[in-house]
Amino acid sequence: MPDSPVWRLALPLPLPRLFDYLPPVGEAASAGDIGSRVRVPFGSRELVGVIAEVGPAGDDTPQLKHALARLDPQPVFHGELLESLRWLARYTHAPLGEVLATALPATLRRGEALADTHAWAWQLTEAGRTARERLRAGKPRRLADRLQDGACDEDTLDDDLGDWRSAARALAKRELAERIAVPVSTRAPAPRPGPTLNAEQQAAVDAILASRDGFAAHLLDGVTGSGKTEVYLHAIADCLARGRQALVLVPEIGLTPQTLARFRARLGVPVHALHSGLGDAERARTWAAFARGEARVVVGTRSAVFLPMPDAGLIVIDEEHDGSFKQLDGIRYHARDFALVRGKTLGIPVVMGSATPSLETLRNAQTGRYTHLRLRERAGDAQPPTVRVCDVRKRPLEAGLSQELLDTIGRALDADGQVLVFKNRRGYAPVLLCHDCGWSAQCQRCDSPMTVHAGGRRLQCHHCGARRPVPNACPDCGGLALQAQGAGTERIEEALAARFPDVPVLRIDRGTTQHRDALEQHLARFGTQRGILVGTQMLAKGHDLPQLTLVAVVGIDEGLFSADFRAPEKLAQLLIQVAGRAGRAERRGEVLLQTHHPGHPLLATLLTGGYSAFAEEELAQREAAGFPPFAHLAMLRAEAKHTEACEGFLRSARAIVHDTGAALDLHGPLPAPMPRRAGYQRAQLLLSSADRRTLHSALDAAMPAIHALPDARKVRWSLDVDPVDLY
DNA sequence: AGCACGCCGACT
DNA sequence: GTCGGCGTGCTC
Repeated sequence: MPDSPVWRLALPLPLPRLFDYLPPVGEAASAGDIGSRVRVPFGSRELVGVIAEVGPAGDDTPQLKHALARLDPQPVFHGELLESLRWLARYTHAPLGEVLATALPATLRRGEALADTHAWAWQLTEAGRTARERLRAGKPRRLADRLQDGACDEDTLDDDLGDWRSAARALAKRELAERIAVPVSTRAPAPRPGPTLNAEQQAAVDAILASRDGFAAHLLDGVTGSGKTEVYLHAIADCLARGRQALVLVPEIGLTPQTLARFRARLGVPVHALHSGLGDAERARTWAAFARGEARVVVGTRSAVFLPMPDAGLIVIDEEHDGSFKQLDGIRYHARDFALVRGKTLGIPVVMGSATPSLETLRNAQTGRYTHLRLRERAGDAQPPTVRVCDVRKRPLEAGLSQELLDTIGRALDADGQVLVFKNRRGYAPVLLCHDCGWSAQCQRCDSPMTVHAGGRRLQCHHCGARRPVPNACPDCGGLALQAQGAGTERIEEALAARFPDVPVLRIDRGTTQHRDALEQHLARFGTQRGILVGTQMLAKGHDLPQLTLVAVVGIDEGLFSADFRAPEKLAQLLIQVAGRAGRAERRGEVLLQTHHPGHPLLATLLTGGYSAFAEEELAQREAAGFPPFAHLAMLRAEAKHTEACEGFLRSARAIVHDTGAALDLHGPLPAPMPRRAGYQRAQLLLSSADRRTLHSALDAAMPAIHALPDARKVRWSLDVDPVDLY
């Protein structure tokens, strides 16, 4: 057989090439196989790969192996999704096989069959319908009567008839009834009306609907409480009414039972959730149901962006600016950006909502690539909170809290309000210091101090998870003057509980809230009584806290002076998000910012002009400094036991990139900001260009050689296109 | 990435 | 004398 076509497979390996295989003995390869999974022998093991190409074997390839089995009757990847994923592989400069593997649910990655999504139902046969009236009274007759008006699914039969299965078998044996597979959900949408939209909301909905026949990107820019979700719901309802599917992406902590319940109640179709808390089987079922067009709405976190959408109508990205849309390991994709690519390929609108849009997105709105839909009014009569800066220079602090702040908390509690104290640091104290000799507790495996936990009894490293007890005496000088320096949420909780003994103090951070539903339960128990919540980022959004009248923000000063060029943006977003929690309909909220830098321009701008004024200034600074979104970045990172290996690899990589002749700015190799982590030395090389194509064509040219570098095998390395933090 | 093959230290 | 350390080479 000369020239019979072979399969070119994308295998889940960090190798930037495809591997050729012959189809299983007796089968033929055809172009229709592209996107199907196959099981193949690979060295001494077996892998599941995806057919990426079909064509003649390369001339210089050795004797090809036969694939062991074709795993899909129909390709799992085809059309738009496959096209978009190929784009993603090119854009991230990652091997296609790894991209396809991350896009698949675990069961499919392992080679299992596409999950069953149908339910079983029973119906009368033609013979059964005519014979029904002649049946004797009894269970078969009752079942036949029940089926007279049409098929009935087994769950309903369970509910209606109790034990009906033997009767069904009896009818089936005489060919009077038959068991049929029915789709999980074929229910037509029955949306329930929501509140009337205000003029701005209506205008936003109109703009989205007007664009529904093709690709369009909309930035829905609305303050907390302005009713963005209502706009989504109207757009989704329209999408469903047209027989299309809708995909809603939410941040990791945004996918709460409350959110789902709201969607379910309003849309009148099953709403499927997809998040990391689900088991493999459940994820696989949702994936399959959406792929078959049975599921119509999915609300999911980052990885839901890989769902096949055969009847795509709309993609919504809520809290567009949220950092959790960027994957930080493996294939480092950005779900928001990939969703836009998919929307474009699918020819459907994409709606991005935020009260604090990312500067990238704002810039795209300014240049007209996205429409800019604004919601300026808070829905209902809610008023924006009053914001006050509390200058703590030269003031005594108790667990990092000033007297003014404590007094304000006291007043809010006296008025029966709830108080949120926000501190972006968990644990008891960030540092353990010897007052005699200056020793501080460092992690043995990281270049980072250990955080004091458990009320001052334990040390913990937030980077590698190492734990050990707090020593009795200073390991260096033997002195007994060890002191916990600074304050984290734990210590603040302790101090507040001592100061306000008659109200509950609840701490919410990753330490108290390991499980997905723990936050729910904690807040539910806390209820609406007067009391104090102490917490980190986790409390910045989601979860209505209607009784919250005061938000106190402590410890923002580090964020004001961080080296990370994105720190101001992140801090501004955080402050606005946290502040947005204060006050709802009937009570005006109050926000108190405690700082040593009351005159800092970021605070000044934010206070006088709000987020948009801040964003305006920050964009100007980014432009002047040549940072994103006015430049495009890629970060090459390396880690190894010894820093020489990292720097050797990165130096060679730098030379390769340099030799492409591309006009790039290269920074590095430099040690990572925290050079040692979990016992590994880390270094990085930053590539940047004002022109995206320049950056990418340089990477296209350089990556094969970088992969082939001898040093590449001595280090763990990765390329991060559009890195979010440079660390 | 895995996994095999291949040459140098402390042990049943 | 062997078990096993991880260096390097390959996988259609």
